[in-house]
Amino acid sequence: MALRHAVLAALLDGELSGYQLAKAFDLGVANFWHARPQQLYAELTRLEKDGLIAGRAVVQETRPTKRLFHVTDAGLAELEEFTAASAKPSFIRDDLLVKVQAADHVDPETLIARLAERVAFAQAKIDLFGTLLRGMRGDRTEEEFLCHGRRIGPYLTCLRGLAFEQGNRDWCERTLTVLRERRETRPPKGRG
Amino acid sequence: MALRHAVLAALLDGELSGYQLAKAFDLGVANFWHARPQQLYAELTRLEKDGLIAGRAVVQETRPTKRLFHVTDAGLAELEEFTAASAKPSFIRDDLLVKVQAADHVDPETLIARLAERVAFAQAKIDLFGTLLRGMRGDRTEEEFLCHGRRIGPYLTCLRGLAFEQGNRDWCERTLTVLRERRETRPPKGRG
DNA sequence: CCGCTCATGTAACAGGTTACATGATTTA
DNA sequence: TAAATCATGTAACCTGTTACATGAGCGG
Repeated sequence: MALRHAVLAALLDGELSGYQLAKAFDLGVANFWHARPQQLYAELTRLEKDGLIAGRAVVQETRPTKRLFHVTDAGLAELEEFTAASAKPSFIRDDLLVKVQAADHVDPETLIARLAERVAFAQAKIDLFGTLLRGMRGDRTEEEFLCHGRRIGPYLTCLRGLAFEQGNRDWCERTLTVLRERRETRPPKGRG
Repeated sequence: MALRHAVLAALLDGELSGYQLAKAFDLGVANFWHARPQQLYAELTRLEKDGLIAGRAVVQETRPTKRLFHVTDAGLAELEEFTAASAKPSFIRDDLLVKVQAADHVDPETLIARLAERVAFAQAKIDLFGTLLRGMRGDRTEEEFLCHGRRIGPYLTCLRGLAFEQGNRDWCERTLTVLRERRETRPPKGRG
């Protein structure tokens, strides 16, 4: 049950409502985990029941009342225990790679379209992560911030998210180049 | 249902038994998807029932009889259709990143141990992928192979797997450096 | 004789996705 | 008046993991 710990880690940055948490986990910002709002609301309920987080209701004038959650001491202990256990290796699981694996048997033009889509998506995330990183470090240099900053966890995971998307973009562009060059060298079946 | 298509894509490289497929998907070699043997046996049964793959029994002398599967025309059509649909974006979902997100609240020494483990794992996969790539391209250069090779799909996905693990290793090493430098600058609570 | 490889599964459970539901306010 | 944002969930379904089961040969 790792979503549990992902939620705890996210709540370390300050009190959040389910809605705010859902936005952070859902909308591309998910730099260390990804989850749907429904999962998060369910997990928050369970975490509170188990005493790992505590919530307080905040009544608002124009908006519905929301509940802000924070991690309890028991929650911190749970995180510490989780960190002590060795992490499972993470594997790639990507629709696009399945499609490229079949590259020699499917229409290259279709594949080229899919790769171009992914390049655009990756670039958008790269820009987003860049903005987030700049926001976190303020006017300090990265080196300065990582050495002396107070809260570097989110910055470090954001760096991984950035590198991941750069890897996606670069690989897609390389693959696009290869497919386009082959298109010129070896024309599609039925015409050559 | 994407495992379905991952299995189809894997079977394009030639006839495989459930056992061989399981090894390819399970033992770290999984450069474009990952699945447990139990999942694969179940999926093969379903794929055959739906006519997307066909199997033939091969009786062996010393070993139990095995079934070798290949993709049918219907299977190829299914893959073509799958490729035409736009791929879902892939997200990071990694225990280790959750732990690093909580870096400012857990014991740095524990975290350092986890990161070192991951570096070793990533390096092992990097070496493995390097060997696989060399095996696929033979004595040709990568450029030569990608331009004129007959089956480049597996090579391209392997390149992505390689880059992913290099990204893991580099990020872990960067993070290790940061944590170790901070250890010297800001001693742990309770001693300083 | 012990453990590994080949070869294939079943059953129970945990985790994740999709669809649906509600209801107020603000913005175009 | 249509759509987006705030705010929270339920129910059904699909996917993935863990544990267990079987049985033969091969290497140390």
